[in-house]
Amino acid sequence: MDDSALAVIEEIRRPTLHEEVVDRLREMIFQGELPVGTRVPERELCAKFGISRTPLREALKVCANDGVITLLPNRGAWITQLTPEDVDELFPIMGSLEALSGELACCNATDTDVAEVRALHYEMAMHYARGDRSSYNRVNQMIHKKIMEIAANPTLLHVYRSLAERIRRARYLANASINRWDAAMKEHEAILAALEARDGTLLACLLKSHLLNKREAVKKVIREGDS
Amino acid sequence: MDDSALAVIEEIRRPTLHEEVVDRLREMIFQGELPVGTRVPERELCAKFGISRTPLREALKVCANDGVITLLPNRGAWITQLTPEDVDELFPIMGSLEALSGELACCNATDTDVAEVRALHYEMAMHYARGDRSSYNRVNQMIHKKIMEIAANPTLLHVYRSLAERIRRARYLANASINRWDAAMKEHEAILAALEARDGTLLACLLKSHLLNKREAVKKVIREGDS
DNA sequence: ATGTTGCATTTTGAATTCAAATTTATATGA
DNA sequence: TCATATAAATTTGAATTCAAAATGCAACAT
Repeated sequence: MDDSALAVIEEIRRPTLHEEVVDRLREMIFQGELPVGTRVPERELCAKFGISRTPLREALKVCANDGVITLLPNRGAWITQLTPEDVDELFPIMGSLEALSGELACCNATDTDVAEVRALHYEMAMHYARGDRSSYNRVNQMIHKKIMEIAANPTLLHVYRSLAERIRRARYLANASINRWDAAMKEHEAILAALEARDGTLLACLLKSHLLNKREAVKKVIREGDS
Repeated sequence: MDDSALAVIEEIRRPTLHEEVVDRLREMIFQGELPVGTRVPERELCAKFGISRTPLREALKVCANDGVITLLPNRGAWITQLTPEDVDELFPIMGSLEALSGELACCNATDTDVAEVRALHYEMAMHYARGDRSSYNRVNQMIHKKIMEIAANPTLLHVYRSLAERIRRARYLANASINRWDAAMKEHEAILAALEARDGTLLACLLKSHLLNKREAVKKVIREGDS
C-alpha cells in the first residue's frame, strides 16, 4: 500500500509535562500571579498543577536559561526582576531581530500577505479612531506577528519570543498607559507603506525605531515598581 | 557596621550541577564525542559524569530549549542534526546580532579598545602570512569576541552564544577547509578600518556580510555528512 | 521465507526518598 | 533589652524507585 497519503499526517505529539509547565509559568508571571521579585512557591505550584517536583524543577531550569527566572543555589527560584540595564540591553537586540523580520518579509511577501497586513492595519486604525486602546494593542501585536510569519524564519520567531517573554508584562503595562499614541499610529502607516513597496531596508529601519521608541515607557514602568 | 564594602564583593556561586552538565554536553557535541544524529546515551553519561539521571535530564531539557538536542517523547534525547534550512535560518539572525555588536562597539570603543583590536588584527595577519590556518582561526574568533565585548551587552552575548552553539561544530569544520581565505582577510581589513573610523553603520554592514559569506561553506559541511 | 503476534527486557517519565543546606524559632548571656 | 548561639523545622539538590511506554526477540502462521 502506498503511504504517501499518510506522509502528510502530522505525528502525534503530546507535549511533555515540563514543556507545559514552562508555558504555565510564563503565563502566570505575565498575569502577575507570580509577582516579579518574589520566590517561586515550589510546593504550592506542585499542588496546584497536581505534579511532583521533578517536572516543575525541569521547567524552572529552562525558564532560568531564558532569563525569566533566576536560580539562587540552595535558596530557591525567583521571578527575575528586570533592571533598567536589562531593558537597555534587550531593546536593541529585539529591534535588530524585528528589523530582520521586516527585511525578510519584504523578500517573501505575496500580494495576499500584504493585503492581510493592510486589513489588520485598517482594523487597528478603526480601534485608534474609537479610542479603544485594548483592541488597538491586540491588533497591533497581530500585525507584528504577521510580519514575523511572512518572514518565515521559525528560529527567528523562537529567539524573538524568548526575549520578548522577559519584558512581556512590563510592555503590556506600558502599553496600557501609552502617551504617544498618535506618533505610534503614524509610524505604523509608514510601516505599511514600506511593506507595500517591498522596501526591506526601509521597513527594517522603521520597525527598529518603532520598537526603540517604546523603551523609555517600559523603563518607566519597571522603575515604578510593579512588573 | 557598614556593609558597603561587602556589597561590592561578588557572591560565591558554585555553578549548579545541571549547568556544569550543560557545558559538558555542549563540549562533547562540539568535539564529536556525541555524534550528530545519534541518541544521547543517558545511562552511560550518568556513569561517566558520576551523577544520577536527575541533573542530566535537567541539562537535556535546557539543551533542547536551545535546539542543540532534540527530545522525542518516550524515545530519548538525540543530538540535533542541522538541516540546510536551519543554517539558512540561523545565519541571517546571527548576522543581525553581529551587526548590532559592531554598531554598539563603535559607540563605546575607547582608543585602547581599538588598539587591542588592531593588535589582534595584525596577529591574525601574521598567521595568514605564514599560512597557519588554525592559529588564524583562533585569533579571528578573538577579534569577533573582542568586538562583542566592546559592545558591552551581556544579553546580546548570551543570545549570540546560544545560537552559535548550534552551528559551532559545522563552522569549525568549515573553517578548516576554507577556500576564500584571501577574501576573508580583505574583509577583515575593512572591518578594522570601520571600527577605527567609529563608523557603526558600515561596521554593522561589513560584519553582517562577512558572516553571511560563510553560510554556504557551512551548508556544504553539513550536507557532506559529519557535523 | 516472510511477516505477525505476544512476551520479556530495557528505557523513559515522573514520583518519592534522603541527605545537606538554609531558614526559623528558641534559649542563653551580657 | 538586645545580640548571639543553638536546636528544630523547612527547603533544596540530587539519588532512587516505580509505573508506563517502547524496543527487541522468539514463536507462530501464512
